[in-house]
Amino acid sequence: MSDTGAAKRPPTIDDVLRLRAAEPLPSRDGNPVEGVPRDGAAPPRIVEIARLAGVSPITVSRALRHPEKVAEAKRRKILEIVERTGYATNPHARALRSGQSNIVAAFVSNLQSEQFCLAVQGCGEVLEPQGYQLMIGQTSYSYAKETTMIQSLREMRPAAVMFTGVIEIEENRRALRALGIPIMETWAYPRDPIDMLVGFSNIDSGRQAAEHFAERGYRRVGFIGRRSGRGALRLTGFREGARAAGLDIVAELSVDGVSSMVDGRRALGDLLSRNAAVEAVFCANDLLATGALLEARRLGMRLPDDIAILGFGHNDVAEELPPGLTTIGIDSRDLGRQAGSMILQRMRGEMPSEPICAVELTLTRRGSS
Amino acid sequence: MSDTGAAKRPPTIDDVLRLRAAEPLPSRDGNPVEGVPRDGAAPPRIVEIARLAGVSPITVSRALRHPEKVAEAKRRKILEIVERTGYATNPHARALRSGQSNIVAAFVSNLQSEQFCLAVQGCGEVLEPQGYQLMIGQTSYSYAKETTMIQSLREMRPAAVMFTGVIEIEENRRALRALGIPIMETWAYPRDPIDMLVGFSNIDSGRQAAEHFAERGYRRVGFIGRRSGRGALRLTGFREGARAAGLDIVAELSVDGVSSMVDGRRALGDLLSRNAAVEAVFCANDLLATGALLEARRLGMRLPDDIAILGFGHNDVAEELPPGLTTIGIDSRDLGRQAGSMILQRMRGEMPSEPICAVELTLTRRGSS
DNA sequence: TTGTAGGCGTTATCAA
DNA sequence: TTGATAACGCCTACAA
Repeated sequence: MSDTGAAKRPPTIDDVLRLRAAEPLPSRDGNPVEGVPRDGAAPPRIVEIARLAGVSPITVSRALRHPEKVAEAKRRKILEIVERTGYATNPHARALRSGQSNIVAAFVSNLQSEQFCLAVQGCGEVLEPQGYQLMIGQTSYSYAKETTMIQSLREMRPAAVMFTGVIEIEENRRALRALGIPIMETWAYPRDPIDMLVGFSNIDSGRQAAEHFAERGYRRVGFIGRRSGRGALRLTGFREGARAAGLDIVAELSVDGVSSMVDGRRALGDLLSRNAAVEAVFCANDLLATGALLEARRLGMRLPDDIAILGFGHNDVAEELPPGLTTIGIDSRDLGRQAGSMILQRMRGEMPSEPICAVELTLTRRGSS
Repeated sequence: MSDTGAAKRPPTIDDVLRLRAAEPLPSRDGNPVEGVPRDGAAPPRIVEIARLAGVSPITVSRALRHPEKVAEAKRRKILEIVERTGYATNPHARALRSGQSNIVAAFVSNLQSEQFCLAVQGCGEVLEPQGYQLMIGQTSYSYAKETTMIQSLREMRPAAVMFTGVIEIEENRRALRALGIPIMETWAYPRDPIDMLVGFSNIDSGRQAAEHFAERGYRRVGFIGRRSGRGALRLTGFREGARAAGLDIVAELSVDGVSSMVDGRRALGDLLSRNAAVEAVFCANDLLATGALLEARRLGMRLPDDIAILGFGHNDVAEELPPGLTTIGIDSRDLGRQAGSMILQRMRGEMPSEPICAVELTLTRRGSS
């Protein structure tokens, strides 16, 4: 990597001209350009492989797509030539003719989420070695964007679709089902997934939070989180668990939109000013919890003695913040891997014995509770 | 969103059978399935739009692709019908025939990086409204993966490619150039970008760090970071700046691989044990800096009096950690937007007047320095 | 400004 | 097990 250290002085026209002269761009029409090595040569096509192997193109196609249908010797020869020439199927021609592409669409609610990215990465780890390409989209928690993206899938003809979440809008559910491809939902435990699911119960996470507080001897507890989506489910479980364990929920603070640490700070401040007697707070995600933890320390409170804080999400950073955030969560990368395996199985035409799969929620206890 | 709260009890075969009975999947061959509404009907094709508009298919194609070449009245009618029917061009047929797809490939070194994701998001904000789809890939800082992915581009025929980084391997640079499409590199300021660049000087960032320390009156300074890639550039600049300002670099600690907060903690510990007199430390990224900051506080040091810490990356979380991390960085989302605009311009066939664009480095001073 | 003819590269279908 | 033929849906080239 070179670095001219010139950022302070924006490049002059002269700089640019010098650069362009040194390295001319290929012309837009693909014709060779002086100085550009002739590796812009058209990549080999299936007919070329067929010619080299002395077979017809369809046999090459079969050797690649359904190896078992081609005689051993021919198959070996074809694959050897494919290897040698670096032949790669044109994915568009393939998708056009067969309606099957090697693209797997993955939608995350928010790319900034460490956990969602981990799940997508895990899924990619399983699928990419098999020749599939992940196409990642961000729905930004917006139904409108989700709907648009799902519509665009019809023409894209992905081999499968995965979401870090579940699809709630009935029209979108129908559109997805109509694609006739494997659909993977995650991150919740709905009664009626569209097709396949690797999920966990958000309600259970709330219950576990309450149970944990009860075990640790806290009685007056609070909740910080969104009143919609997964936050609402976690609150529902938290209420159930609190009732069952005889805890007293002294405050429920709601947060809007994509939550941040600042929201968590503010919410804890509000909560304490309204009800100073609260002993333990469950935050519906680790960002909120981290904000709450920092605010508590800023106020000079000792954790967990003055106040206990419990988050959700197994966030990395929160482990390092003294005294360490106790958090409930799942192994997101593993969830992604499981989702990938199930998708793969379905793309191969096998039905997984189990289209619904629950991943385990674990509580990682650190210093904050 | 429903949640049966059943994750603790893994679903039984009965659960599954009940679910499957309630919502049968469409069959793999796309034929209608009982209970699935007939919206699996084939989407409209260009011929259908042409028939409805009373024109030939090519006119519809032109109305969409080159509106200026179609008579006003016809164009309006065609676009109205396209709107009404929800017609969408089949991207594979388009790519196959024209060699131009609506996919823009975006490669990040690491999906877990807040800053890289922001840049990709910014780029998407500009491109998606224009009908382009971002296909995100992760190179994981691996040359092998980078090479594989670049090779796969040849067949994918993306409309453009963007990287959160620069391509160093000459073979990959040639392969990219041979694609004949806009290539955007970022996050550095090399002498010879492949095509277009929105970057900043990593060397300058190091210089600025040294200058900041000098202004604040620190004399004995240290560095924590990688010895390769961008870390090495930042160190180079830091050394230059230190020399120019008469600072004394008392220690340079190197870190391997993808850095973490724990690396930062450990490095600061090492540094202090070797050279307790160090007054200020520049960390090549905010994760390292955050670890260092936490370690300093754990050791009971006051910031910035006992030790000053300066990071790189404008990390969000680091703002919230008392006393707040001072950090040098860029506006990553804005970098992404600029990159998107330039890519767009090139895809429209215009040459941007300026293929190289420098974004500003800013120092955000908080409590740690 | 509009239309006709044909092909992009692959694979489904059917025949041998 | 292999091959010939045609078609996927669109857009380039050329003609009118």
